[in-house]
Amino acid sequence: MELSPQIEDYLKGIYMLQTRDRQVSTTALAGRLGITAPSVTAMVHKLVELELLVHEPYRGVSLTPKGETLALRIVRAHRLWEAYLVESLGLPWDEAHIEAERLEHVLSDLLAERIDEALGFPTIDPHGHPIPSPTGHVQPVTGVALAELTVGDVGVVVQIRDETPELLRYLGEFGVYPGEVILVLDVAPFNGPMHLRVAGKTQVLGREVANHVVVQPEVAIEGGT
Amino acid sequence: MELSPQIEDYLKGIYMLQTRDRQVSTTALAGRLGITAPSVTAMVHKLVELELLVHEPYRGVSLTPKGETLALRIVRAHRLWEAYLVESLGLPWDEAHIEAERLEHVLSDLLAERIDEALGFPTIDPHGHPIPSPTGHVQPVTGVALAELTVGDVGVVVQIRDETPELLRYLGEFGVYPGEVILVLDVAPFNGPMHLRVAGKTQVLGREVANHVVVQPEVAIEGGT
DNA sequence: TTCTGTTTTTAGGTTAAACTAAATAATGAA
DNA sequence: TTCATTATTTAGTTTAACCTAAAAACAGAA
Repeated sequence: MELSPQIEDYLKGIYMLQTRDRQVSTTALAGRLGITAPSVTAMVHKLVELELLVHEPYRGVSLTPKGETLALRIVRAHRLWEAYLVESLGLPWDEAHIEAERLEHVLSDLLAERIDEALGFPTIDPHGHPIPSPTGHVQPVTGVALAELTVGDVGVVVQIRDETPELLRYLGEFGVYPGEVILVLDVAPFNGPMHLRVAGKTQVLGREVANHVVVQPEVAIEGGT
Repeated sequence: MELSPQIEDYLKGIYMLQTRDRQVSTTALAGRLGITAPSVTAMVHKLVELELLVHEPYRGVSLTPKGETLALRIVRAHRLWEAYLVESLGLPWDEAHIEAERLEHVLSDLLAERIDEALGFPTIDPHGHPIPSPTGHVQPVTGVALAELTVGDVGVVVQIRDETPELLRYLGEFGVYPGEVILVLDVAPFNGPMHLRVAGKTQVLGREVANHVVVQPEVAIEGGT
C-alpha cells in the first residue's frame, strides 16, 4: 500500500500519542501535527474508510492492526535514518532528528535493510527509542524518570523521552546521552533543580528536563550502611 | 524559495533536456515526466509566473538563470545521494539511482554539505556525471562515444550517458565503470557489435549500448609503425 | 437538572496538480 | 498553395489536503 507523506504523518502521530492514552482525541492529534481540528476530522474519516483507524465520534481514534503496522514502518524509517546519520556522518542528534523527519517518508524496504545491516541491526536509536523490526516488533525500553531519583542514587541513561530539537541540543551540552552514568548529588526541594555528576562533571538540571530523561536505576557498587 | 517536489521534477527535467536542445518542447517534457501535455502546459504557465522559465508558445521553454540555479540544486542533490549510497552502503549504481530519485527532494543544504565533505568533495557521481557545486558550477565531462572508436583504439570510460537502471545494471555486469580502460579488439560492420577488452576480460557489446558510454581516447603507450 | 463553556464535527470554500476532450496553431506533403 | 497530420494549448473536471465559520455534542458547575 502506497501512502501519502501526510497520511504517514497522521499514522505516526497517532502511534506516538497512543503510547500515553489508548484513545487519541482529534484535537490532540491536530495539535501534534500543526493542523486544524476540522481538517483532522476529515482525514480521520478517510483513514477509517481505509481501515487504518477506528473512530468513536467525540471520543477519539485508535489504530487498527493494519494501521499500526504501517505506523511502525514509518517509526522504523525515522529511527533508522537518525541512527545512520549520527553513525555515518557524525550529525548531532538534534539535527539528525530534523532530517529524519523528512527522510522517513522516503525509505524503501531495500534501503532500510541496507542501512539496518550497515549499523549492525541496532535495537535503539541515538535517543534510546526502540527501532521496530521489519515485522513490527518493538523492544520496550524500561526505566524511571531521572526526576524520580533521590540523593545518592545512580542510574544509567536509557532514553530521552521528548525529541524536541532544543531539548536534545540542551541535553547534549550536558553530556546526557544513553549509556551515560548519572549520580544524583543533590535534589533541591519544591521541585527545584538536581545536582548531578555526569561524564566526570557536575551539572545542574531542572526538574522539568529531568522528567524527560529515562534512567535504569543501578544498585550502588560500594555498599553503604 | 521552497519548491514542491513536482516543480523540482519539472526544473530538473528541463535542465536535462536542455543539454541537447536550447528549447525544450512541452511534449518532450511531458514524455520525460510521464505527465500529459496539457498538464505540462498548465505547470509551465505557473513556472513562467514564478520567473523560473521562459515560454515561447508552440516553440518550447527554457530555464531562466533563477530556474537553472534551482535545477542545479536538485541535480546536485541527486548526484550527491547517488555517490553517498554507493560509497557508504555499497549499493549497486542502478539501485542508488532509483533511491536518489526520491531522496533528491529531501536534502537540506546542511546535510548536503555533510555528505559532500564525507565523500571528499567529489566532482563526479558514480556514472561519471558532474556534481554541480553549491554555487551551481558544473565541471563539464569531455570525451567521445565508445561506439566511435575503431579497432586498436584504447579509451578510459568517463561517463555513462543514460541512467536507465536496466542499462546501468547491464553495463555493471560487463565491468564497464568510469575509470575502466577499454581496448577495442574488433568492430563488426553494419553497426554490428564491438569486441572489447575490459577489466582483463573479453566482452561483446552492441553498438546501441556503446553509444551511451563516453570514453576519453588514449594514445597507445607502445608506439606502432 | 439546567446552563455554560469547551470539544468535536459539519458545511462550504481554496489551492495544487493532475486528467480528458475539444480547439487551435504549425508543419510538411501533394 | 492547400490540406491533412501532428503538436500544442484552452476549457472544464477531479482528487487530495488543507482552511474558516457555524452547528452540534459533551462535561462540569450552579
